[in-house]
Amino acid sequence: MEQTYQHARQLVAVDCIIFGYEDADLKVVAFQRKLNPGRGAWSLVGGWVNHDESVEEAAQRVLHEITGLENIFLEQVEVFSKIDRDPGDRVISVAFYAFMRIGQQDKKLVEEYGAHWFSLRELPELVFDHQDMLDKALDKLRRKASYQLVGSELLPDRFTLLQLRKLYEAIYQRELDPGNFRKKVLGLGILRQLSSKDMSESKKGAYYFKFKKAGTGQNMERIIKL
Amino acid sequence: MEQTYQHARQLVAVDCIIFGYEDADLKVVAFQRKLNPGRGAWSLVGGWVNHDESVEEAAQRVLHEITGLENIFLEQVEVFSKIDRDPGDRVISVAFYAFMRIGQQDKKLVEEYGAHWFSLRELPELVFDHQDMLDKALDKLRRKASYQLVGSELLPDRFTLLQLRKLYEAIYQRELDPGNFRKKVLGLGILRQLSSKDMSESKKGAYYFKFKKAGTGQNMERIIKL
DNA sequence: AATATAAGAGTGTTTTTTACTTTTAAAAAT
DNA sequence: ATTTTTAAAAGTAAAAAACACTCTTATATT
Repeated sequence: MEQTYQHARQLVAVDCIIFGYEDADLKVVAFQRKLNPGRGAWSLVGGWVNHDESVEEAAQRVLHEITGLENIFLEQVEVFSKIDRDPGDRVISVAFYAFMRIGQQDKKLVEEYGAHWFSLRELPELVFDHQDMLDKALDKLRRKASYQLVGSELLPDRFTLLQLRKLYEAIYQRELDPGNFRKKVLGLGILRQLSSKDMSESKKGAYYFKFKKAGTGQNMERIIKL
Repeated sequence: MEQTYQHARQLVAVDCIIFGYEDADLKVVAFQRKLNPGRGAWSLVGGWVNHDESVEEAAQRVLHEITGLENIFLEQVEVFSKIDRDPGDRVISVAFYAFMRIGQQDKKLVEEYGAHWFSLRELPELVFDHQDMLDKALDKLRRKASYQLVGSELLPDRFTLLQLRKLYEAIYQRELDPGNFRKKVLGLGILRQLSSKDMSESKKGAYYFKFKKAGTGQNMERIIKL
């Protein structure tokens, strides 16, 4: 069953826009390229696609190699394939965005690979077409988050509605009304309220919430209007 | 600048879900595969990606080769890359959906290539993962059409609001209120009313409309609620 | 015990969506 | 020539969603 087809073969890569959330700000991982062309330039995390893996598996592998984490949340963005997008060779790249908590789990990424978390506004110039990838990824994330509640992979295991709202404000770069956000989000019925409270932000204390186990609900209701 | 990177290379293909519109029904092109594996099975239109073209260019080329048309409306759906998706070899395929008017322009496609237009409901079983591709394409089309008015590439050059509404009804497989549809669509301000009328559907006659030149408006307003 | 804070609940207005009804233009039938 | 018929086109009214606020509450801090 091998080599049935005779045709030119291509280098295929994956590039990951790794989103994180810290200090009420959406952040992205970039690191300085080790090889030429573009050595030293800021780059997204990427790697080659092997014969024995799908592009999703390749992305998971690449992320595993540099973080040690498994089963990272991933979403395909799109294929970037202009013939001269990488001056080194003709490389077809599939872009993904990923969610990762900033903190312990990304240690390897940060310490061994010299990766940096950049806030969206203070991002340096990126190599090749990586800025395009990021723009498209943000677009896609915003669209997704507008009709599905996202955040379980970015926020701590339990979180307050303030934290969730701040995350949404970071994603959309605009303020959201606390009362209306609460009403909307709780109305979806996909959060479970815990009995414990976070007392750090107010005197009254805000209840912690958790996402009900994944795959529940998410019935295409609109969360915010774009 | 060539061969800078040493890594396994992959067969990369494009597969196109070609949508057409006829008899108030959304249709799709399928044809019977010429080669093994899967010879004789119904398949989407596809082809290989060459070294000197992007995946978009490859899709345009493939569509040009079998229809003679140029500048076909194309939208990337996603990458399908399960290692065993094609039993002949490991093939990474980028799926696109395309819009094409049913009639003259697809003659070559139909006559030389033995392609068939199938209504969505009477589609035969498709080879490999082509049904998945179609499902994802429909999903993406529906989402797009919900906040951007689509159809200029599917409808005749000038069309009535009835025709446009019927197209939307075909896309969403549900009825839409005529008055509300008209109000919404005209409110977008991207259609230009002509002075001529179509008299075939009613005694009163329905004005023809045209899309204002492409790229106008399309300001993310919601057209229909999913 | 009083104060201050943000959580949490509530309220009224505006906008959008949805479901209908009425009027209109013009061909076809009487 | 008038009436009938058809779907277009315009209009209306109720329901739902989105939005902009205010008020009350729990509790750490003063």
